[in-house]
Amino acid sequence: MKTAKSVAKAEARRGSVRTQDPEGTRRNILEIASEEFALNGLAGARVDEIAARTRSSKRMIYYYFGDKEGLYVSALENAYREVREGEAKLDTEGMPAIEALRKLVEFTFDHHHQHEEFIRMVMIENIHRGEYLDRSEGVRDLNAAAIDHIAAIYARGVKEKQFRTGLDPLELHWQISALCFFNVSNRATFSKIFGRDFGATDALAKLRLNTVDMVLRFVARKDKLPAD
Amino acid sequence: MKTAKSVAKAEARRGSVRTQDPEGTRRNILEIASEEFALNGLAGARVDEIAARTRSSKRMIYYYFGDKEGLYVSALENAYREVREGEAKLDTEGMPAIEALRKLVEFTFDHHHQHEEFIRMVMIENIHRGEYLDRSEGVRDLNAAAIDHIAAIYARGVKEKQFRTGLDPLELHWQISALCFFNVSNRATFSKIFGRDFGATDALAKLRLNTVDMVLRFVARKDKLPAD
Amino acid sequence: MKTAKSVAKAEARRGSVRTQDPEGTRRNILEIASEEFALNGLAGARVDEIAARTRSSKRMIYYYFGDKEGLYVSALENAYREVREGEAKLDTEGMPAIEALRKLVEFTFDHHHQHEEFIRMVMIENIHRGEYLDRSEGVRDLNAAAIDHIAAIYARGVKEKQFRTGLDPLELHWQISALCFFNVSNRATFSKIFGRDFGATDALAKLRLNTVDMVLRFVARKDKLPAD
Amino acid sequence: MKTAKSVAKAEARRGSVRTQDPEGTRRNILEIASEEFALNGLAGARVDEIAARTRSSKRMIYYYFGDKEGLYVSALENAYREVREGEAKLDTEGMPAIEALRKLVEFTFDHHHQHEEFIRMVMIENIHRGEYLDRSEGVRDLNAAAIDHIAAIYARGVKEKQFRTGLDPLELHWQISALCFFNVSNRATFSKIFGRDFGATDALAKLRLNTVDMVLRFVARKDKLPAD
DNA sequence: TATGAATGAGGCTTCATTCAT
DNA sequence: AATGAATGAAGCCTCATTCAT
Repeated sequence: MKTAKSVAKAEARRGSVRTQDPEGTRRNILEIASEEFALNGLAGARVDEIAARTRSSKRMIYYYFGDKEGLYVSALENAYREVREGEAKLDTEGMPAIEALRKLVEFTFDHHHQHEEFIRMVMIENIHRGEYLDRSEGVRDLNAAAIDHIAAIYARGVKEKQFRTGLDPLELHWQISALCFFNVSNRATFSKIFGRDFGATDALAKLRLNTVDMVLRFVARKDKLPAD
Repeated sequence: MKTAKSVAKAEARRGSVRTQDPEGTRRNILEIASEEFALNGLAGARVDEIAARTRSSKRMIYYYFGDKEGLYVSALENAYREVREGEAKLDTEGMPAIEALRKLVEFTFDHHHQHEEFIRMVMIENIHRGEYLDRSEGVRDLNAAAIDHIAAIYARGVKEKQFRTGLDPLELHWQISALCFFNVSNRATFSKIFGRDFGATDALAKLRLNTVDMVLRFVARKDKLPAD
Repeated sequence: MKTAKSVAKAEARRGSVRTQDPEGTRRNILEIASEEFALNGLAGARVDEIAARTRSSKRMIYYYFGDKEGLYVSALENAYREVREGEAKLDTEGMPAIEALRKLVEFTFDHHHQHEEFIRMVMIENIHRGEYLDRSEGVRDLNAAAIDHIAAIYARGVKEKQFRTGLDPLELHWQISALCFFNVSNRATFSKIFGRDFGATDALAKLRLNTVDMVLRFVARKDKLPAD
Repeated sequence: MKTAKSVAKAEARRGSVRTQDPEGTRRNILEIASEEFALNGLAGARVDEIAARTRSSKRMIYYYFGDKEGLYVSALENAYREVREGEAKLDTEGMPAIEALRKLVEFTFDHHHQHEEFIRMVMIENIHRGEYLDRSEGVRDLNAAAIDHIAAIYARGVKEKQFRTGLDPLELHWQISALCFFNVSNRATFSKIFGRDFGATDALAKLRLNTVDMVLRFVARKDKLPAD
């Protein structure tokens, strides 16, 4: 029986968080775990450390997620979901294609820059050759929308005679991703080796301009290009 | 007396290596370790596993490299050195700037594709925020040559009136790197999520063309661009 | 349901201890560890050996004590605590000062002789220059009582005109300690080198008399000394 | 053939010490080893560390001393020998017995204070219950002289009617040792626990006086004692 | 639903010592 | 007389996981 008394006692035990809140407990574990995995990788993260930072206990991790790998898969899904939800907010409908593409690239650039944790999860998962993505249902179709989006913009641009024909939306998406991802993923080694930190404000702004420029120049019809 | 027989006996004991061969022992350990770290990361690699695949013993790892991290740093240095040595073989002197740049991008694209192990080491090191690169002397100036190379090509292109003015060689290098690196680094997740494997022969060839194209279009003066 | 049978089975598995008994587990480890450290020193003691003699496992040592040094610090504290508790039982109130002092010296002499394990721990800690004592809170004030005790006796002796004035209780304590400690600490080398074992019953008894005598003669007023 | 050239080359290799100097090599190893054992104990000392600080190599340690324990035994013998040689320089012949005894105690007190390394070796050997002393021939009779010395003084004091009769020279030696040894051996723990460092100049001087006083009062005939 | 106690396997590292030259 | 390379055994510690309550 869950009396008011027993609940109060439980609360007194730790912080000011309701016990007996399954969904809250689960979310709390997942958030901490996401941080730890992004920080340290799958092998590098410590179940003990995750549990310690959690409002509940190690036992709960196993209760909810089965084992460490299960927790990692959930954290991975979570990362993709959060980012996808963010991306869904971008709306370019009604814009001229060039503006829409510019906005898309800028958004991607900024979004990746702001979500380093996500970038790191993707890197980590690639180190594992995507084997945990395989175990996850649903992550796959999360990103179909992204392709639809860029495909629509591209089609519009072609129709508007702004864009060259014959390009592949998926490849376009790939190129934009590459340019926007790399800056976050390889910031550490690149800045150490070449002595310029493309994450610093000024360098970042300049890079952002050139990234947009590169994509637009690649897509644009020659006659639509600005004079040099 | 070192008879042919005694040597043979010694070799028979383990692999086919002289028992006293410091440089050989060191190299052998380093090679195995490089593989294991690239495969599993710093935390994921196992000293025991490395030792087992080695011609010598776990003890020798510590004899030559101090500890696991020391071994990792050496493997990291080794990866950069090997790649740098490969890159040094590229010669574009005397070519027209456009051809030189094209060749440089193609080379980078192919080179990264062929050296997945190196790409993985760089990813892993970025996961560690480059902290082990900090401990390594000499890696930093390894890559200065790369910048010199592209700077020379770009200057030539400007002089030949093929390239736009005002671009930054380091940023150019960055963009080429991004486009060529991403394809290897993110192949696993990208292919799983979007259902196309850019490492497969056909897709790769097409991507290669577009990668070169993207860089050239970005750099080229408008009047030098091909008709759409 | 906790039947008598299931309990018996659990106990049968290892030693005769309940499986979940934190305090018991901790104590058991500490007792074994104290023996091993006293026997072999910090560097000489083996965690494996301690664990093997324990009712639980090596893992639990780290669970409760962090590491080998943490265990050593606890063993050290434990040694001091046990001895202090023994000393607290000595009661000299109401006795004439001379008798009180005699009893105190005798008690210290006997007590040290009976607690060789403690003596060894103190020796070992001195070999380590007391660095682990530094890490331990609470050990310091354990022994304040000892000084209070002897200070009280000395003050009484002076008031009774039995003792000389101008002596320092802490120094007195120091001298008594020296005389009583050395016999246990240096018994091995002394007996081997000089051929007499002051730990043997007869020699010990004689030494005890002379130790008391030495202290009393040092403290006593000349007119209170016995004739030669 | 040992040409001047080859010797020069050898010297160039390390420091400015003659190679091919067996006795020098042996002494050098022994000195370093003595320091390390006194510092860290038998189990705590590291053969590698000793070798590294040596002018020669690890192999030489085994060449000259057999194994680590052999080296330790030699270091122990060495410690006793050095101290004995120092003590032999004390000359009290011709002095009045009281002065002779005072000088002996003062000398012992100072000598122990100045030879902490020796004290530590003795402590360490006692931790090992003197088992290595057993293996050492010759250490035993080293200290016979010390007993002879104090026995002579005591006999003289009795003859001069300064000292009480019936005392045992060996016990006397034991008591002096205890008082002088403890101050060095237990300095660390004692000062940490009681807050006074008897190794500090002022406290040391006062303790020295009282140590002498304690011995003299113990030995002296009542009628020879000073007034309180 | 939740917890602190407990675990075995395996991780990294260090030791004293010996080998080949 | 001397060395750097090599070794196996054993050291300490940490991991993900499960048990008893």
